[in-house]
Amino acid sequence: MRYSPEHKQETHDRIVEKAAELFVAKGFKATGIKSLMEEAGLTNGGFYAHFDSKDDLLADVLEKRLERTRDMMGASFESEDAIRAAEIIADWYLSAAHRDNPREGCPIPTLSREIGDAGEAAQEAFSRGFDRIVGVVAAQVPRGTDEERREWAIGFGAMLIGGMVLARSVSDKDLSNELLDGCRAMVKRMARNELG
Amino acid sequence: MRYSPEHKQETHDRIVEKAAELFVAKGFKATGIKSLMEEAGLTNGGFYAHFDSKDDLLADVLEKRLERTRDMMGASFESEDAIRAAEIIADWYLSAAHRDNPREGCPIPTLSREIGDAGEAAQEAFSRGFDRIVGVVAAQVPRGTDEERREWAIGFGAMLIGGMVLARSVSDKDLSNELLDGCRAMVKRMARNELG
DNA sequence: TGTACATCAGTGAACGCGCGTTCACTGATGTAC
DNA sequence: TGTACATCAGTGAACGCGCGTTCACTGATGTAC
Repeated sequence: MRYSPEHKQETHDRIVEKAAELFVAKGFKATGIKSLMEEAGLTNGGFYAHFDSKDDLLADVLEKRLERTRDMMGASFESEDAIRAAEIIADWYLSAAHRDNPREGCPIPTLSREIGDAGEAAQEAFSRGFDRIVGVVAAQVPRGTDEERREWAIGFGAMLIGGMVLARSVSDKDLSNELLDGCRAMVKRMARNELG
Repeated sequence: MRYSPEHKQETHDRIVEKAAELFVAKGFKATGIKSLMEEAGLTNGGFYAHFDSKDDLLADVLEKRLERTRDMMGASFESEDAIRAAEIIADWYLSAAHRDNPREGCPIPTLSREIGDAGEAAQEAFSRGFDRIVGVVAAQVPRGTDEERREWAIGFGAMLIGGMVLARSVSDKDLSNELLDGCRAMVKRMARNELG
């Protein structure tokens, strides 16, 4: 081996991380391979030594970033009681910071729309990653059948994602802030009603 | 006048209607002007006799389709009591038919992500159109300050939109159906709790 | 220790393609006389 | 009524551009001897 065994893997990981930032900030189609590789300190042609296609990379990005969202939620639930943890998650997810800096945040509001047009691997990574998030949240619901607990978790997720999608879409900043505040309040009400 | 006074307006309206169907079904960037004009029975070059740019058309599409969503909601609230109307709206919005035939449906789940990159006119059409929908729903909340009533309306909208965005994104059909069912149930619970 | 070599991560020009937009033109139409 | 004309909605080829992908290549590196 001419390069250290970790060399290629490190480059690979760096591309995935930069791709995650750009895809989540600007969207999948809107991010060109040339600009992505430049951010990773490489040139466009080298991309195909690491990935079969741009779609292939999207699957890696989704898996990595959905895991991050899930870990953030899991960590909250482990360190606080369920109601308080749900409030912390809502405050983080529906914050102005998360709205204005999508780059480091959850991939769902930005990328969900483009997944239907992407390859099978990306679609499966999304379904699986989202399903796991539902599982983590559902485990915190104290009452009801498995189905009912997942129902609550789905409503929780839909409100967070719907709120963020809308807050990022409206150009009127006052309305955007009102959307974040409103959804935060509604999610917390849901938590108090069902997680106590 | 060589053509009847309505001739150009009819063509204009036909382009907007076909554009609405294609944009809402496939997305704004993903719809080419050539294919759009073909659906309207014309050729690509004629587009610019009707619109300044593709962005300009998006504003028209958003205004028209957001009005349709608002009218559907308004009509439900006029013909039923608030709880029953909210249930009808949820059953329509979060139906498998709406998921599988976006073409005729609400523009928000498909187009919201692309509005930030679009022109000012489109952004304003979206903000204004969404704000009006919030107003229609908020008027049905029987208790609380104006702010609190809008808060409920925002949560209602976020759950519908988040649920549809997610249901359209996951490739696993069982999970997608579970998402629709779950969000429908949660929205109806919200309606019974607050609209009674 | 020093030199020739094999490897392969990364380079960057080139490819075909589809896009939004422009523009010189066409031809169906209503008007003028 | 019939003919020449002016209008302008619509045509379709062409434009420059950025995209994802390919490929012949380079050059830094570790290995062999």
